[in-house]
Amino acid sequence: MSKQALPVFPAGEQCCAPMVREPLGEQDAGELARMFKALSDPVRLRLLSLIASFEGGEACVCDLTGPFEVSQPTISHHLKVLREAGLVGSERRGTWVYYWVIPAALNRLSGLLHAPTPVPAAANSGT
Amino acid sequence: MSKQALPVFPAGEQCCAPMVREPLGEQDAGELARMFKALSDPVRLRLLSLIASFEGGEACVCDLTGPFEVSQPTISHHLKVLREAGLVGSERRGTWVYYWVIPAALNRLSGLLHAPTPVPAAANSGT
DNA sequence: GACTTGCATCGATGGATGTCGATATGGCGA
DNA sequence: TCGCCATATCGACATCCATCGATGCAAGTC
Repeated sequence: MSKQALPVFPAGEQCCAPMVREPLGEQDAGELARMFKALSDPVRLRLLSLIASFEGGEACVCDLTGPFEVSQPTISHHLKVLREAGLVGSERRGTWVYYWVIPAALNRLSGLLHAPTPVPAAANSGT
Repeated sequence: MSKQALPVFPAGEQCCAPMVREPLGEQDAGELARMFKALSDPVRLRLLSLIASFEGGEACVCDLTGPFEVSQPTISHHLKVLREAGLVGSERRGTWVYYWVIPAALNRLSGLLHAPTPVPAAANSGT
């Protein structure tokens, strides 16, 4: 293993070693847990997905309250959680507030979860 | 209990379209939220990482109670949560119970979170 | 069979979380 | 300035969750 030249990630590659390679430290675990917690609610997952799927990659809150069966304050609360977790950004433009996803944050989590390979080792003997 | 008949993807392929491509359905969101909720605790994240990092890809509970400052019942509880989320498997061998991660589950979440690219368009930089 | 060890389950508890209605704030138009 | 619309915040409430000690259960060991 020559340790020269740190790898440069070509467009969307992961930034961090997968958590299956080496044990997470307490600090990293705490920070990552906070991000995953933001993803641990069905409404927030759908919100995130909906925002990212919108044309232009952003949506105003007025577009987000319709598809859900929860109240407007609840949507606002969930958006705040997503924002404070660093998963989305927001900006006010005149009357409306727009939200967009932050790809780097999602890709960080994605890279972290990536498991090397379907591991052919033992223990595949069912349960 | 014949749980896993999950298809095995050739090294890192994802099974599902990223959630940033099209809005998640209610049902998918509910299932995925349950998996992310299992990842939303620092102890569980470290447990998962620790199990995967062990030689052979599996660890017995006796190896997992030491590195944490929580009680043995709490570790057992967290392992149950991870198992019921489909993220790890377990098996009793004599006196000890062994746990291992299920790569397909992690890769599913990984593929789902993957964002296409750091999006260059964006008239809105900052914040 | 009695004792020991490894792990799971139980019941309790304090704190976190999702949800709501009411209300505040900020911006726009008349 | 007044009123309306779009969002955020507040306070309250019910539920969920992480954690613990006590206890139960399974598998070795003597």
